[in-house]
Amino acid sequence: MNEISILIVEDEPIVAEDIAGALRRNDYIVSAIVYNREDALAELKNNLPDAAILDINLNGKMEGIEIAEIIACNYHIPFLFLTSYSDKKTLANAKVTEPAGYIVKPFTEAGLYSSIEIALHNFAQKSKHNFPELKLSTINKFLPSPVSEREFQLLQLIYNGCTNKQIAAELFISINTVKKHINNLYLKLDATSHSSAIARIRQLILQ
Amino acid sequence: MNEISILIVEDEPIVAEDIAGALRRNDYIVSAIVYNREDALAELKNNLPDAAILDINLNGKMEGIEIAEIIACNYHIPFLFLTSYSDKKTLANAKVTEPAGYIVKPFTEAGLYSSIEIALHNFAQKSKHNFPELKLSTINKFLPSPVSEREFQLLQLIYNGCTNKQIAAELFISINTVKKHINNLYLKLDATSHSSAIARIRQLILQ
DNA sequence: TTAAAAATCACCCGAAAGGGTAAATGAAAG
DNA sequence: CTTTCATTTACCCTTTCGGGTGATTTTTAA
Repeated sequence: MNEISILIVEDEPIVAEDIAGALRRNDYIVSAIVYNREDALAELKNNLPDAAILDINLNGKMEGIEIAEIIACNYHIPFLFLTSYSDKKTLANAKVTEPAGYIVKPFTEAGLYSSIEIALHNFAQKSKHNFPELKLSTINKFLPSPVSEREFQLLQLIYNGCTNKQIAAELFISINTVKKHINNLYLKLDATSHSSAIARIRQLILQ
Repeated sequence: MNEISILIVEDEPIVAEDIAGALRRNDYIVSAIVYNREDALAELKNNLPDAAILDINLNGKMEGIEIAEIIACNYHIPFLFLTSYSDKKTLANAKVTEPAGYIVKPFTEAGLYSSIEIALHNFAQKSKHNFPELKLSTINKFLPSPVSEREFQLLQLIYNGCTNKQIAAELFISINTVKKHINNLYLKLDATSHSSAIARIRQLILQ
């Protein structure tokens, strides 16, 4: 049911198998277990998993962080660092890659599971914080002349890339009316085009 | 130097003066001290402060939360709740108004100061998480055919509401070249206009 | 060195959008 | 009851944009 595949990058086979077992018992699919950087990169390229668990310390080097950077730049999947509590120095370097979560050694199966669940959830939610829905009340906080509800309807359609003709069809009004409303919007927003209206909204909210 | 004005809404004069003194010693301006809901609303209307400190419990009622809701809907300023640790029931109601921070009674001057500084900082940063800057690497993660760096330059200008003519002037190229690049962008983004390209980017990143 | 890819510019055409004025309707508020 | 105000539509005209083809130059990679 779950069908979520996870790549394990861990140089200690015992720990790797420990994680793999725990994952399988919780309905995850272990897409692969690899022991070094090269194999990890090959696996990402040829068989991209839904998530990755990276031991920071691989064979005495901080290769885990390098892999994280590559994932962050090239793939859109969450990754968790596997680290020990004492390892505070490297943690600072790990943080900047913005991992979806951490698994702290020694870990329990319940702890591992909840770490992954939280990480997956956070990663899924993360992008939704960006590009928020438009809210009339928020927009009007920044405008001297408030946008009416009807105008806001039009604005939302503009925001979603509709043409004037599409807006007219969507709202069952003539294209002339659409133009009129949009013209009023432009006056209030100090805009001159669909795209500049969108940019203006962003600019207003970010101030 | 600071020049940040803060409204205090607190029904106990001793506590209010306590806060006011601490604020002034840390270079804040106390815009007013009010003891009830009505005076708070009047103050917001006539002399909007840069931030507000709201005691949740005013004269035995939860008027602080009502004031918070009004601020959240009508003004673009951060507010902090003044509450006691034991007051866990009302805290649930307070949370939904998304305050910039909390000040827990009894408080120290250092604690008050850091609470406010953190709250102001968070509030200032908050909107910047919304509508993030476009990143070529992020966009290309979602596209079958990657956008070139030059095309990305054009895309950023579209994103900021520029017309083709403005883009041409900005990049010192002819409007014909602008059109050519944008046409290629449309093919890659599956878009048909400036605004639909912007919407498509948002849609891609939010998936 | 040569081939492929990216960037540049031109021209044409039809569709879409922007700017302005004028006016009818209907609902809400005084 | 009248006076706003939002919504609706029409018509005009100009500018801009989208779509297509073709060609030159520059850069990159093989």
